Amino acid sequence: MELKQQATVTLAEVAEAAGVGESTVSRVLRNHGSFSGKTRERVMAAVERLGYVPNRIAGTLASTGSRLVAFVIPSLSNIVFPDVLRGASAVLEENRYQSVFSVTDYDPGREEALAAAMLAWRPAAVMLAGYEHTDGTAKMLRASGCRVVELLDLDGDALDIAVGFSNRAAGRESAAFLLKRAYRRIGYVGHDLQRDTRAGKRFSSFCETLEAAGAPLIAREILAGPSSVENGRLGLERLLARATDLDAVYFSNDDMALGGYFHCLAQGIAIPSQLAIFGYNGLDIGRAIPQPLSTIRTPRVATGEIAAQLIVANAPPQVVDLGFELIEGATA
Amino acid sequence: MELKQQATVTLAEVAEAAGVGESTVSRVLRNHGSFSGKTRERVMAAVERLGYVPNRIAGTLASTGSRLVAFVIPSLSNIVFPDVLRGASAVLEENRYQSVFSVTDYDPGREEALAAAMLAWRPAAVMLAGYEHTDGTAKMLRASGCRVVELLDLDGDALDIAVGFSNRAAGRESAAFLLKRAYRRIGYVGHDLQRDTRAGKRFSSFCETLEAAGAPLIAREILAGPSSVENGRLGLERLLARATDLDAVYFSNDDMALGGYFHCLAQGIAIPSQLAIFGYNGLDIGRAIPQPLSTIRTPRVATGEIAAQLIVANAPPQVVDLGFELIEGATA
DNA sequence: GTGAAAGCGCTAACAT
DNA sequence: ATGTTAGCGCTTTCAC
Repeated sequence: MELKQQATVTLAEVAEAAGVGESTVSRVLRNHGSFSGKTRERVMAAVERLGYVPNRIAGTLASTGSRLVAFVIPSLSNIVFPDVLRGASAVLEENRYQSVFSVTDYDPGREEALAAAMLAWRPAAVMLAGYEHTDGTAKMLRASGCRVVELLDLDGDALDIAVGFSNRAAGRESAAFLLKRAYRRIGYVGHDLQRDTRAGKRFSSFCETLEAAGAPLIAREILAGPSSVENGRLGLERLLARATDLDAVYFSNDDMALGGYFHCLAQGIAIPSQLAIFGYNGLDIGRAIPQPLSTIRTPRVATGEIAAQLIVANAPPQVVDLGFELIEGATA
Repeated sequence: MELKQQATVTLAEVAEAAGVGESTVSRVLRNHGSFSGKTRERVMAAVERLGYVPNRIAGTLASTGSRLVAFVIPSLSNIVFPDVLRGASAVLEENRYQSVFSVTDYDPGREEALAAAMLAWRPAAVMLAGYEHTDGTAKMLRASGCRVVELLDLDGDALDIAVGFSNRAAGRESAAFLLKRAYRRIGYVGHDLQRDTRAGKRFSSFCETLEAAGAPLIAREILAGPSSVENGRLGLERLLARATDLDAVYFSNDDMALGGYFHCLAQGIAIPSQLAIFGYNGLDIGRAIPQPLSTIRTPRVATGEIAAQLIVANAPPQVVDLGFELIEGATA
């Protein structure tokens, strides 16, 4: 260990040490413009010797565009969002972009405040979940001049770019599948739908599809709070206490469905003969349980990847429907 | 929708519109220094009217310290890290800090490159997992003058602040528990230990403890790639094919252990009478399966929270041991 | 209580 | 190929 901290080295010091001008150092470091091989070596040597770390704050202020992408996500507990971040950050890091994030906890007011805070960093793009924003958020985003990507939902009007799939279609196909399998007495176990609007959309189109087929939803159990395995278990327990003659249950997602599955396992309820279970998300764990979970696999990582690629490429406004895949599984 | 984009409003324009000086606007906006109530109103009105969003890039450059915290994490697939981020970001957002992150994929070389990139934003702190950094990373971090927090591991020397618990102790206690329960023919199923050094530490102290008790590990199955439920299932299947007389298996974490549990369920192997299973992490799902998983619950969210609190409070260098909790469960 | 002016550390013309 | 010089949009003395 050598030099002391705090006294951060600046580009000017590197220039002085290398015996060249500041702009030359800048050119060499960004590998942009022209300079001789010798100059390059002297600059790099000075950088190395002084332990220079460029200041991106200054760099960004002086130039345009910020190689910073802001994510405003509802939650980190729901695996969906880490998955999206994972896909996006892989692509972004490859392209030397950086990711800032903040968590709204499904609160539109918080989303607005956090989006404003993110905008203050003048990101190249802000990515947020779905279409349900306050007027303030939408207005701010539009006025910011930075790219906006709405993720994981296509049922609405895009501000700029949207990448994901239709939650309504997912709900519809789930219902159609259960109907096709001849289930007619269907129930639902879900988590807080006011907050998770995408789950709400799935649920409402699920119900519509059942009604249109003359087999309306028999009973529902909505639990307060976020989705979890334990809430799924509890939800099914409560639902079955009220509605004893169900033949299938649709869950708001796989976490909840797994809870339901475990409840049946523990109670000796035969799946799917006595009760069918259908989830949403296509988590890996659903494939590893003794009977693979019937569910819809969503392109979470791909959503992040595509969104990032579009931003890196500065693509025009567009809606990208990645679709989803219905997994027949063995529980329905 | 009103004005056009791109022409971003600056503080100078707000000052002009409000008929005051720039520094006055700055004072009002940061609520710092003195100004009259009237001035305040006029400034706020102008801000509102013009839709001004302060530029933090410029603000940070002009002032000192950056209310930015950088996370350099190995993965987003392993729930551990989203959990840490969740705890930290809740505290940080409350204190108007922002979070940048990047994912190393367990590669120390990448960690160095990404840490350098993060440092370029002059964050208030950089938080990274564990102690295993390259010399270059350590040197850079030390020279940067910014706070460093090492998370989730206490078996080593801290650069500045460390928050977490001892993985060696976790491995030791897991072994002690199995021995106390009179299991003597113990096997191990794990994922890539070269990369996940914390899992490696647990494993080695687990083995040492077994040996010291005269019941050395009988067999192990290490799978390439990250931990997953499916790999746990596969790992146990392979392990049992080679070692038929095991009475307990230790897994590198709960994901893997759940896979093992499901394998037993599917194969009709009685748990724990025929085979005991022990995990690590204390995931919620482990409590929802028919037999609660025996495991060690780690303070992941709390690790993030405490780390963030220490940074917000600008606490002195220290090591915070949050410990962990052994869950007896029903699988061992 | 308020304004003027000097930077913060870079980048991007524009010279040379 | 390289140096000089204006900013980028703020914060922060320091006068008034």
